[in-house]
Amino acid sequence: MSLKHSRQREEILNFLMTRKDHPTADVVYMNLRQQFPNISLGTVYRNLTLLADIGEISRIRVGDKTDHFDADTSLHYHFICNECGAVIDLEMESIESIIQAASQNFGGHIAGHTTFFYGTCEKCIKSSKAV
Amino acid sequence: MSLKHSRQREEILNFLMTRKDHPTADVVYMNLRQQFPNISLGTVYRNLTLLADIGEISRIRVGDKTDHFDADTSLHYHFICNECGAVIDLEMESIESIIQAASQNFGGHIAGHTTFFYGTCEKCIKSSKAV
DNA sequence: ATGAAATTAGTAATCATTACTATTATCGAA
DNA sequence: TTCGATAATAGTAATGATTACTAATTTCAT
Repeated sequence: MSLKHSRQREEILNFLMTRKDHPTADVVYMNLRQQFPNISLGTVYRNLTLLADIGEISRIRVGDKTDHFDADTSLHYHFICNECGAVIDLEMESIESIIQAASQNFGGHIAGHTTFFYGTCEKCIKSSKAV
Repeated sequence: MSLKHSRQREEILNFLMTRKDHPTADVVYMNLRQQFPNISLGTVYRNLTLLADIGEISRIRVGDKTDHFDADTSLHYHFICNECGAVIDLEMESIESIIQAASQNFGGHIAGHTTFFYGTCEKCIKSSKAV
């Protein structure tokens, strides 16, 4: 089961790299259809899963029932706007020390954590003030 | 739309309070059927959602595609075992200061965060060593 | 150029959850 | 206590994201 090149996969990755807004599979699908009118949603899902499995992209689960994908696999954290649903990168210091805090009184092994922040994004704060 | 008492809702809450393992709606449903053979899964979902909305229980999303529920609404954090899927309470200090860290360079308003830890639980470590 | 293996498009199936609807239960007021 | 407005229920259908299946196509080492 060695990897074989596929134009679809290449373009899915390319598309993801142009976006900073962590699109969902459906958004990827909608956009890829411009280049591949017959592309299947299953192909999009399969490749996103594959790319995430080999570490080329990361899968972001923010509790909104649908997975988001990010071509930036470096360590960073996300913010989700409760108003508009946007998923935004946060520029902040590392909080990886919380893993030590969690390991303190725990008999198992903690491999990692999932953390995301939520609230109201700058854009939504401004537009609500404008009303 | 004021609340009216319902025996089903009462027992759903009672059941949740007896469990420390954060059951899913389906587990609640399976167990409630012993008392209410005709209880509907929709009734379980509706009441879990209602109880969570009024703050009597909390909904836990740990990225495993299905929501878990917890009658303990006090501040605490969870660990998810990658092997057996168990959702376990962690006894650890508060990490709420990460909200300040996240707010530092951010123009929006951060209302809270969702954090959970994952890895291998004590039980699964032991049983893998036994093999 | 060739053929095994990977990939695809298209579609069906799955799974958690929500929506709908007719019936039943609750509870304050008469 | 009875009545009636309304909340809640059981049962079932619908939804939405995702995965599974399959026959046809593409890739790529030989």
